Amino acid sequence: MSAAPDDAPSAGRGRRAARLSGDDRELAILATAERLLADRPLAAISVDDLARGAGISRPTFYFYFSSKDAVLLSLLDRVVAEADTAMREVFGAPATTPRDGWARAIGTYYETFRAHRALTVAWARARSTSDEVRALWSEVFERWVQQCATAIDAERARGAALPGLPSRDLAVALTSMNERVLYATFSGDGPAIAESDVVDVLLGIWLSAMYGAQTPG
Amino acid sequence: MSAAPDDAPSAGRGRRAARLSGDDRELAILATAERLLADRPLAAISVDDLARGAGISRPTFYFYFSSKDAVLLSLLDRVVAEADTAMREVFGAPATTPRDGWARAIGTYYETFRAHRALTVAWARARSTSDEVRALWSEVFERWVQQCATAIDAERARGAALPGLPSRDLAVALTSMNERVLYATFSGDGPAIAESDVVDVLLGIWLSAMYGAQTPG
DNA sequence: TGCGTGTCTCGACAGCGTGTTGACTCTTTC
DNA sequence: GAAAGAGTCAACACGCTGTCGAGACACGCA
Repeated sequence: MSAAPDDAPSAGRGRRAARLSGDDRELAILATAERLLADRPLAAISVDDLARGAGISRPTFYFYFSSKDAVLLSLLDRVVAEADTAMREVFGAPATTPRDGWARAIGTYYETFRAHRALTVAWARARSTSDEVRALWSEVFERWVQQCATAIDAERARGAALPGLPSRDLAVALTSMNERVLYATFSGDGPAIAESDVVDVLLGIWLSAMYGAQTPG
Repeated sequence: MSAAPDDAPSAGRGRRAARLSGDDRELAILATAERLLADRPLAAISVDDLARGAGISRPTFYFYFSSKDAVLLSLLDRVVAEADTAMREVFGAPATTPRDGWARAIGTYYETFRAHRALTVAWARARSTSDEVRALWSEVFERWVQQCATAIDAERARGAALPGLPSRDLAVALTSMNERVLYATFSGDGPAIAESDVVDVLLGIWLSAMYGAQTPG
């Protein structure tokens, strides 16, 4: 729990407080990172940029975070939590039709990433650089694959989805597709699908892969 | 046995016909890069490693390549040419059945990457780092997407494939899926599909997305 | 009031990596 | 045998990361 150090109500500018609290500095670093990430890749942002942006010196930065990647990781932890909650909700609530249920799932996935596109792109790129980012992503990805595979099994058990490929393999492939396609759409590098169409396209492929048709009964 | 050097000084780009020893060094750098890439990522290989591996000093390296990325790019140019040729062959030859045709296309894609897995993984990772790698990849990807979209249109025109999503969007999504899934399978990070199953899984999804069933008539 | 103690801060340093410069050595060619 | 130019490297300039040690500041406590 954090004690509330509210002795410094923001009174506009002016250097009243000789010293900001630790929490404020940490938040300032995080905010600076998100701001800077909006227009250049993490690789082009130095620890010094982050520190100066937060009004501190480079060594002081290291008091709060062990590295540049740690900042990204911290930023991402929140998004992951958000996405997880949203996904659990989707898979928990019953859907009126299979199409509707999957549409909501893919739509949620899309919206979550879209709401943090700079972060999403930075994240995807940092995966090649940082083992920690890679590990965190794998974890999240694995959870989604499992939820997905479980849902496919359920649909097959009730006779709606066709048998065929192992549900886990199907889930891995389809989730991978979503990840890659959304990255392309958000980052804008390479051939991509328009933002307005991407959910429909993904949904169509998911449905035909599971039900053999794009409009299951 | 090197071919006769081009005596006609035509307006060619790149390095002029150089001395044999120069060519040897260039090849040595390339070979060193491929060897080192087999057991550590490009980011963990310095220009000095490359130079020493090729028996030259670091400044001399810069006589041959403008950067580390340029070496990767050079290595990759060959693989791209190889893959392009293989793909053109596949799309050029008539298939006995749709399933067979697509199976050959995906299989070729798989084999090409598999034959150069270290390079493939390095490439995928370098995409986040180097604009040039990113640009080259986009180009290749775009070509594949176009071939694919053309093939889908042809299948629809003859009444075999179902109408539905725009063929280009479908092609982008499916090709993206292949890329991401194969990367996961080859790199081994994150949830992946076993090498022995990956072509079947991808094929199944492609077929149902295009024909509405995994065994089109 | 004075004195820990823990939090916070930064100047200075060590280290590693990149890319460049200028001088030097070998070959080839006329 | 001298000019041209390909090939080579020690030494440098620079930028970035991460660390260390010496403080500055706030706070509870005697």
